[in-house]
Amino acid sequence: MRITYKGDYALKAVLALSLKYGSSVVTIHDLAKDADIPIKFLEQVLLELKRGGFVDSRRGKIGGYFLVKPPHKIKIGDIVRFIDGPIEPIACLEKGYTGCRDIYKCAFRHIWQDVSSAISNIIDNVNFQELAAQVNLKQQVLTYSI
Amino acid sequence: MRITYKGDYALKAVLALSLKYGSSVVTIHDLAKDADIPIKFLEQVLLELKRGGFVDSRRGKIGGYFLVKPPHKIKIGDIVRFIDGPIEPIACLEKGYTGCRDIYKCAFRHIWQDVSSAISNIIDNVNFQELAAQVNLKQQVLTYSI
DNA sequence: TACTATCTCTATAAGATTAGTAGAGTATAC
DNA sequence: GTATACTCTACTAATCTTATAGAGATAGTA
Repeated sequence: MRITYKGDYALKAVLALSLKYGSSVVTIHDLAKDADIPIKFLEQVLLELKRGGFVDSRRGKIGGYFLVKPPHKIKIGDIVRFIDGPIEPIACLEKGYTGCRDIYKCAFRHIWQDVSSAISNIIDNVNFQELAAQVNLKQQVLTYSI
Repeated sequence: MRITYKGDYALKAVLALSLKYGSSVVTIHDLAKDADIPIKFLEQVLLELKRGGFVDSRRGKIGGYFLVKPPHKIKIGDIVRFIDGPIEPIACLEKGYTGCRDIYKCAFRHIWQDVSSAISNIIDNVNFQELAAQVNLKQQVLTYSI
């Protein structure tokens, strides 16, 4: 299990859209600029998120992207799994792995299952409303301190 | 962070050597056969483990590999980190990552640090003596049940 | 209608990583 | 001196990652 740049970009995009949820759409251009993401790459990521039912879009002059579901119903784990695949830290947890012929010797399997569970426990316990709230709080602190 | 086949093979090899620690050496041939690993690939893995100070070898007719340290002093995490690199589930934890220009917006970083810690807590809490004991126990149960 | 801003879709590609293969060389026991 | 086992370097096919390119579709508005 590894979060790729694609997954990283997807998380950042969903967070940015969470901050605008219910108020306005955001263009790919703005998303790319704010998060410093190559715009053509971000296009693909957003299309994928759209096909996954996480975001929707409006074309034309006042077009842009917006979240379909409220931020508190989207967990980090949802995005990570959708973009980067299931949480399997090692091949031996995947379907079709044949490397443990003698099941009595596969002493590692339950450890990787533990790792997998531990990761899920973390990334399935944070939603984008909480993240957005943190960002807003930090922005405030930043503003006051200036 | 992902355990590759190389890491998987290294763990299996170290476990096999743990079972023989203090009694005998094991040839690459036997290790490869027991764990169903391509022999030429395993050669490279063992040489790497040797350079890492985990195993040593003896050449010639009664040659083979053996553990340098006692199994209870080798943790799964030691082998994983040595073969597959540090526990970084995402690029943003690596040195030189520049994707979070605005640190106040990097809401994800501490989550990935939590994930990293959770993984370490698991793989640094199991040593090869424990694993070997489990294998021995299972072998016994298997023998009795036949 | 023409224009422009925006999203949509498919193709391509360079670079890195992974998993494995090949073969010649070196040391040791007998 | 010969068989056995480890040592070392190079090579390679396939896949994944991270983009880039460009033509097309849609919507608002002057």
